[in-house]
Amino acid sequence: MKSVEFGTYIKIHREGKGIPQRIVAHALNVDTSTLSKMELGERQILITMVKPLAEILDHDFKDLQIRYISEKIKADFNEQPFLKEALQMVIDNI
Amino acid sequence: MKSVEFGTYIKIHREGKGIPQRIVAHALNVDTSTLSKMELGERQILITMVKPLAEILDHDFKDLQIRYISEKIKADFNEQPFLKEALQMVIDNI
DNA sequence: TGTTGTTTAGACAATTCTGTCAAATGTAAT
DNA sequence: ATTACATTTGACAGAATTGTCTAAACAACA
Repeated sequence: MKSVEFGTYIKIHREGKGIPQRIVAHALNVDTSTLSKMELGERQILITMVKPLAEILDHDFKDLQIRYISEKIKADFNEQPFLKEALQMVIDNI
Repeated sequence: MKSVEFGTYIKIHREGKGIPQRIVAHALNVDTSTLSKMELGERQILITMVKPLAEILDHDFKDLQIRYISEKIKADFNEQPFLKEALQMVIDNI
Protein backbone atom coordinates (compact mmCIF):
# COMPACT_ATOMS: atom_id res chain seq x y z
CA MET A 1 0.00 0.00 0.00
CA LYS A 2 1.41 3.33 -1.06
CA SER A 3 1.86 5.64 1.88
CA VAL A 4 0.30 8.90 0.74
CA GLU A 5 -1.15 11.08 3.44
CA PHE A 6 -4.84 10.44 3.99
CA GLY A 7 -5.96 13.98 3.16
CA THR A 8 -3.93 13.91 -0.03
CA TYR A 9 -5.39 10.53 -0.87
CA ILE A 10 -8.90 11.91 -0.53
CA LYS A 11 -8.06 14.92 -2.63
CA ILE A 12 -6.54 12.83 -5.39
CA HIS A 13 -9.55 10.55 -5.56
CA ARG A 14 -12.05 13.37 -5.32
CA GLU A 15 -10.36 15.14 -8.21
CA GLY A 16 -10.12 11.86 -10.11
CA LYS A 17 -13.89 11.67 -10.00
CA GLY A 18 -14.30 15.34 -10.83
CA ILE A 19 -16.25 16.04 -7.68
CA PRO A 20 -15.88 19.56 -6.30
CA GLN A 21 -15.10 20.17 -2.63
CA ARG A 22 -18.52 21.78 -2.33
CA ILE A 23 -20.21 18.39 -2.70
CA VAL A 24 -17.92 16.47 -0.36
CA ALA A 25 -17.90 19.26 2.18
CA HIS A 26 -21.70 19.18 2.25
CA ALA A 27 -21.68 15.42 2.83
CA LEU A 28 -19.37 15.95 5.79
CA ASN A 29 -21.28 18.96 7.13
CA VAL A 30 -18.31 21.27 6.86
CA ASP A 31 -17.23 24.31 4.93
CA THR A 32 -15.20 23.96 1.72
CA SER A 33 -12.53 25.87 3.58
CA THR A 34 -12.46 23.18 6.24
CA LEU A 35 -12.38 20.40 3.67
CA SER A 36 -9.56 22.13 1.85
CA LYS A 37 -7.60 22.25 5.07
CA MET A 38 -8.38 18.62 5.79
CA GLU A 39 -7.12 17.62 2.37
CA LEU A 40 -3.98 19.66 2.95
CA GLY A 41 -3.41 18.20 6.40
CA GLU A 42 -4.10 21.40 8.30
CA ARG A 43 -7.19 20.01 10.00
CA GLN A 44 -7.96 16.58 11.36
CA ILE A 45 -10.23 14.30 9.47
CA LEU A 46 -12.45 12.54 12.00
CA ILE A 47 -12.85 8.80 11.88
CA THR A 48 -16.60 9.35 11.67
CA MET A 49 -16.00 10.99 8.30
CA VAL A 50 -14.43 7.93 6.71
CA LYS A 51 -17.73 6.22 5.96
CA PRO A 52 -19.38 9.25 4.31
CA LEU A 53 -16.17 9.85 2.39
CA ALA A 54 -16.20 6.30 1.07
CA GLU A 55 -19.79 6.72 0.01
CA ILE A 56 -19.51 10.08 -1.68
CA LEU A 57 -16.31 9.09 -3.45
CA ASP A 58 -17.67 5.64 -4.28
CA HIS A 59 -14.54 4.19 -2.75
CA ASP A 60 -14.05 0.94 -0.84
CA PHE A 61 -14.78 1.66 2.82
CA LYS A 62 -12.50 -1.08 4.07
CA ASP A 63 -9.54 0.29 2.18
CA LEU A 64 -10.23 3.79 3.39
CA GLN A 65 -10.63 2.81 7.03
CA ILE A 66 -7.45 0.77 6.94
CA ARG A 67 -5.58 3.72 5.47
CA TYR A 68 -7.03 6.07 8.04
CA ILE A 69 -6.27 3.96 11.09
CA SER A 70 -2.85 2.77 10.03
CA GLU A 71 -1.76 6.31 9.26
CA LYS A 72 -2.88 7.56 12.67
CA ILE A 73 -1.08 4.77 14.44
CA LYS A 74 2.10 5.41 12.54
CA ALA A 75 1.84 9.11 13.29
CA ASP A 76 1.30 8.50 16.99
CA PHE A 77 3.59 5.57 17.69
CA ASN A 78 6.22 5.31 15.03
CA GLU A 79 9.63 4.60 16.52
CA GLN A 80 8.23 3.07 19.69
CA PRO A 81 10.29 -0.05 20.27
CA PHE A 82 7.41 -2.32 21.29
CA LEU A 83 4.79 -1.04 18.91
CA LYS A 84 4.61 -4.36 17.12
CA GLU A 85 3.96 -6.26 20.34
CA ALA A 86 1.34 -3.73 21.40
CA LEU A 87 -0.51 -4.05 18.10
CA GLN A 88 -0.34 -7.82 18.30
CA MET A 89 -1.81 -7.64 21.75
CA VAL A 90 -4.76 -5.60 20.52
CA ILE A 91 -5.30 -8.01 17.62
CA ASP A 92 -5.28 -10.97 19.96
CA ASN A 93 -7.87 -9.31 22.16
CA ILE A 94 -10.32 -8.43 19.40
CA MET B 1 -3.15 -9.05 30.37
CA LYS B 2 -5.62 -7.50 32.78
CA SER B 3 -7.23 -4.42 31.33
CA VAL B 4 -6.94 -1.85 34.07
CA GLU B 5 -6.71 1.74 32.98
CA PHE B 6 -3.16 2.93 32.52
CA GLY B 7 -3.36 5.71 35.08
CA THR B 8 -4.84 3.34 37.60
CA TYR B 9 -2.16 0.82 36.82
CA ILE B 10 0.51 3.41 37.53
CA LYS B 11 -1.16 4.42 40.75
CA ILE B 12 -1.45 0.85 41.97
CA HIS B 13 2.18 0.12 41.28
CA ARG B 14 3.40 3.42 42.71
CA GLU B 15 1.52 2.72 45.91
CA GLY B 16 2.75 -0.85 45.91
CA LYS B 17 6.27 0.46 46.09
CA GLY B 18 5.38 3.10 48.66
CA ILE B 19 6.55 5.95 46.45
CA PRO B 20 4.72 9.25 46.97
CA GLN B 21 3.35 11.23 44.02
CA ARG B 22 5.87 13.94 44.86
CA ILE B 23 8.73 11.73 43.68
CA VAL B 24 7.08 10.49 40.51
CA ALA B 25 5.73 13.93 39.66
CA HIS B 26 9.22 15.34 39.93
CA ALA B 27 10.57 12.66 37.60
CA LEU B 28 7.93 13.65 35.07
CA ASN B 29 8.40 17.38 35.58
CA VAL B 30 4.84 17.97 36.65
CA ASP B 31 2.91 18.98 39.72
CA THR B 32 1.52 16.36 42.11
CA SER B 33 -1.84 17.78 41.16
CA THR B 34 -1.21 16.92 37.54
CA LEU B 35 0.06 13.46 38.40
CA SER B 36 -2.99 12.86 40.55
CA LYS B 37 -5.20 13.76 37.62
CA MET B 38 -3.17 11.56 35.30
CA GLU B 39 -3.58 8.63 37.65
CA LEU B 40 -7.31 9.30 37.84
CA GLY B 41 -7.65 9.62 34.07
CA GLU B 42 -8.43 13.33 34.07
CA ARG B 43 -5.26 14.25 32.22
CA GLN B 44 -3.41 12.54 29.42
CA ILE B 45 -0.25 10.69 30.18
CA LEU B 46 2.18 11.40 27.37
CA ILE B 47 3.98 8.55 25.68
CA THR B 48 7.24 10.30 26.50
CA MET B 49 6.44 9.70 30.17
CA VAL B 50 6.31 5.94 29.89
CA LYS B 51 10.08 5.49 30.03
CA PRO B 52 10.64 7.69 33.09
CA LEU B 53 7.66 5.99 34.74
CA ALA B 54 9.17 2.57 34.13
CA GLU B 55 12.45 3.74 35.61
CA ILE B 56 11.10 5.44 38.69
CA LEU B 57 8.72 2.57 39.42
CA ASP B 58 11.36 -0.01 38.57
CA HIS B 59 8.86 -1.59 36.24
CA ASP B 60 9.44 -3.39 32.95
CA PHE B 61 9.44 -0.77 30.21
CA LYS B 62 8.25 -3.16 27.56
CA ASP B 63 5.20 -4.14 29.57
CA LEU B 64 4.38 -0.53 30.31
CA GLN B 65 4.73 0.64 26.72
CA ILE B 66 2.58 -2.22 25.47
CA ARG B 67 -0.09 -1.33 28.01
CA TYR B 68 0.06 2.32 27.09
CA ILE B 69 -0.16 1.87 23.34
CA SER B 70 -2.76 -0.88 23.32
CA GLU B 71 -5.00 1.10 25.61
CA LYS B 72 -4.80 4.19 23.40
CA ILE B 73 -5.59 2.19 20.32
CA LYS B 74 -8.57 0.55 21.94
CA ALA B 75 -9.81 3.94 23.12
CA ASP B 76 -9.47 5.48 19.69
CA PHE B 77 -10.52 2.66 17.40
CA ASN B 78 -12.56 0.12 19.29
CA GLU B 79 -15.59 -0.97 17.29
CA GLN B 80 -14.05 -0.07 13.95
CA PRO B 81 -14.82 -3.01 11.69
CA PHE B 82 -11.43 -3.19 10.00
CA LEU B 83 -9.25 -2.37 12.97
CA LYS B 84 -7.65 -5.78 12.91
CA GLU B 85 -6.68 -5.44 9.27
CA ALA B 86 -5.33 -1.95 9.87
CA LEU B 87 -3.17 -3.13 12.74
CA GLN B 88 -1.91 -6.06 10.71
CA MET B 89 -0.99 -3.65 7.96
CA VAL B 90 1.08 -1.54 10.34
CA ILE B 91 2.78 -4.65 11.71
CA ASP B 92 3.66 -5.83 8.21
CA ASN B 93 5.17 -2.47 7.41
CA ILE B 94 7.39 -2.23 10.48
C1' DT C 1 -10.44 40.19 -21.12
C1' DG C 2 -14.31 39.20 -18.29
C1' DT C 3 -17.12 35.67 -16.23
C1' DT C 4 -18.02 31.75 -13.52
C1' DG C 5 -16.93 28.41 -10.39
C1' DT C 6 -13.21 26.16 -7.40
C1' DT C 7 -9.77 26.18 -4.04
C1' DT C 8 -6.87 28.24 -0.61
C1' DA C 9 -5.31 31.67 2.94
C1' DG C 10 -5.76 34.62 6.86
C1' DA C 11 -8.17 36.27 10.70
C1' DC C 12 -11.20 35.18 14.13
C1' DA C 13 -14.17 33.46 18.02
C1' DA C 14 -15.49 29.31 20.27
C1' DT C 15 -14.13 25.24 22.34
C1' DT C 16 -11.14 22.03 24.37
C1' DC C 17 -7.14 20.73 26.80
C1' DT C 18 -3.15 21.56 29.71
C1' DG C 19 -0.51 22.39 34.11
C1' DT C 20 -0.44 25.10 38.27
C1' DC C 21 -1.92 27.16 42.37
C1' DA C 22 -4.26 27.24 46.73
C1' DA C 23 -7.29 25.11 49.52
C1' DA C 24 -9.67 21.09 51.08
C1' DT C 25 -9.59 16.42 52.24
C1' DG C 26 -7.52 12.07 53.68
C1' DT C 27 -4.27 9.18 56.43
C1' DA C 28 -1.34 7.68 60.05
C1' DA C 29 1.09 8.27 64.12
C1' DT C 30 1.83 10.18 68.50
C1' DA D 1 -6.75 16.26 69.08
C1' DT D 2 -2.63 17.81 66.83
C1' DT D 3 0.95 17.27 63.65
C1' DA D 4 2.98 16.09 59.33
C1' DC D 5 2.56 14.54 55.00
C1' DA D 6 -0.05 12.81 50.85
C1' DT D 7 -3.68 13.28 47.73
C1' DT D 8 -7.51 15.41 45.46
C1' DT D 9 -10.38 19.24 44.04
C1' DG D 10 -11.87 23.51 41.86
C1' DA D 11 -10.72 27.64 39.65
C1' DC D 12 -7.96 29.53 36.46
C1' DA D 13 -4.95 31.32 32.63
C1' DG D 14 -2.37 29.87 28.64
C1' DA D 15 -2.02 26.99 24.67
C1' DA D 16 -3.76 24.44 21.05
C1' DT D 17 -7.41 23.14 17.91
C1' DT D 18 -11.61 23.74 15.71
C1' DG D 19 -14.92 25.49 11.89
C1' DT D 20 -16.45 29.62 9.63
C1' DC D 21 -16.21 33.84 7.23
C1' DT D 22 -14.34 36.87 3.78
C1' DA D 23 -11.41 37.71 0.36
C1' DA D 24 -7.74 36.40 -2.54
C1' DA D 25 -5.73 33.22 -5.86
C1' DC D 26 -6.50 29.90 -9.48
C1' DA D 27 -8.52 27.63 -13.62
C1' DA D 28 -11.29 27.12 -17.71
C1' DC D 29 -13.22 29.16 -21.35
C1' DA D 30 -16.64 32.11 -24.06
